[in-house]
Amino acid sequence: MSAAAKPAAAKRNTPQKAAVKHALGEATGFVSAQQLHQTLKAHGSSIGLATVYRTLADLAQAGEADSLQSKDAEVLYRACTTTHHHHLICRKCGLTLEIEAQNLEKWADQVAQEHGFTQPSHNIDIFGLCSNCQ
Amino acid sequence: MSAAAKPAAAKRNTPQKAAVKHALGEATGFVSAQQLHQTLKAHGSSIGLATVYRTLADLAQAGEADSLQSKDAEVLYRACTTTHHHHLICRKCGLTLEIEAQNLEKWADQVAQEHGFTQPSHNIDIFGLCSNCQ
DNA sequence: TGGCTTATTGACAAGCATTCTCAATAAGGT
DNA sequence: ACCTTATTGAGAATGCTTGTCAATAAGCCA
Repeated sequence: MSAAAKPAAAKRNTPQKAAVKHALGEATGFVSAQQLHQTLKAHGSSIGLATVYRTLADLAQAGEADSLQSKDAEVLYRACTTTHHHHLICRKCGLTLEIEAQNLEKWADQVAQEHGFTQPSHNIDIFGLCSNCQ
Repeated sequence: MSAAAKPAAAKRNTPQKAAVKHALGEATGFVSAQQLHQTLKAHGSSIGLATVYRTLADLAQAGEADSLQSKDAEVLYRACTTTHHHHLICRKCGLTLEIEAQNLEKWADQVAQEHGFTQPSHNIDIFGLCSNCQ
């Protein structure tokens, strides 16, 4: 096999992946894998739950989706831009806005550095009630 | 019973609660309910798992412990001061430092307000590798 | 101090999200 | 068209967490 680069094990394009991606794009806020599966089923798809989980995990890793943990120990996903950003999320309706905060990134990295931490990363999300839900 | 304030249903002090509280205080970083239960058992306690969960939930609600979701869908707890603060956590050994950031609080509230969100709250945690784990 | 009320405990079952397993299917290149 | 193998889907399996409920013991009152 020579020492050539392994071709990342050739990803394939399947209707299932496209469906998940599309459904995620349609959603207005964060949705769980279970919800997405329900929605897809409701639209006539016979996609399997495991496939939804797998595809979402892939999307998240590829930076095409953001994930966050809800209070109920479930993971919520949302389609997003591939640039680093944070979220402002409505606790009631789930409406989500993407927030950019250069200063914040700097602050987080700086705090880490000050305390001798390397490879900093962070979780920052803001919650509240949006103007429609007050 | 007149409209008097209900005495919060009289909490009782039990050795179990004290044990959980103590064990949580001993821990250096965030620990899971399961871990805490193991530790207590190892020290000879016959405390039940459910009791550990219940006590931790109580402490978290009372503001005497902080909680956060790990990647593995489990909840981690840690004893803390009752003032609002955030954490700098080592991804490897779990070492945790409490961080205060007045500016950050302001920033978060302001971002929420700018977008018409009320009752703002936020989740902010920084991860990295501490100086011992690099 | 003794007795009574009831919050609390502990063992186990139940619930839920997520991951694993594996035979069957189909995507993509030749 | 054909072959290789990534992917799928159904269900089992795992692991965390929360109920259930009879038995226990904390704290109050006389």
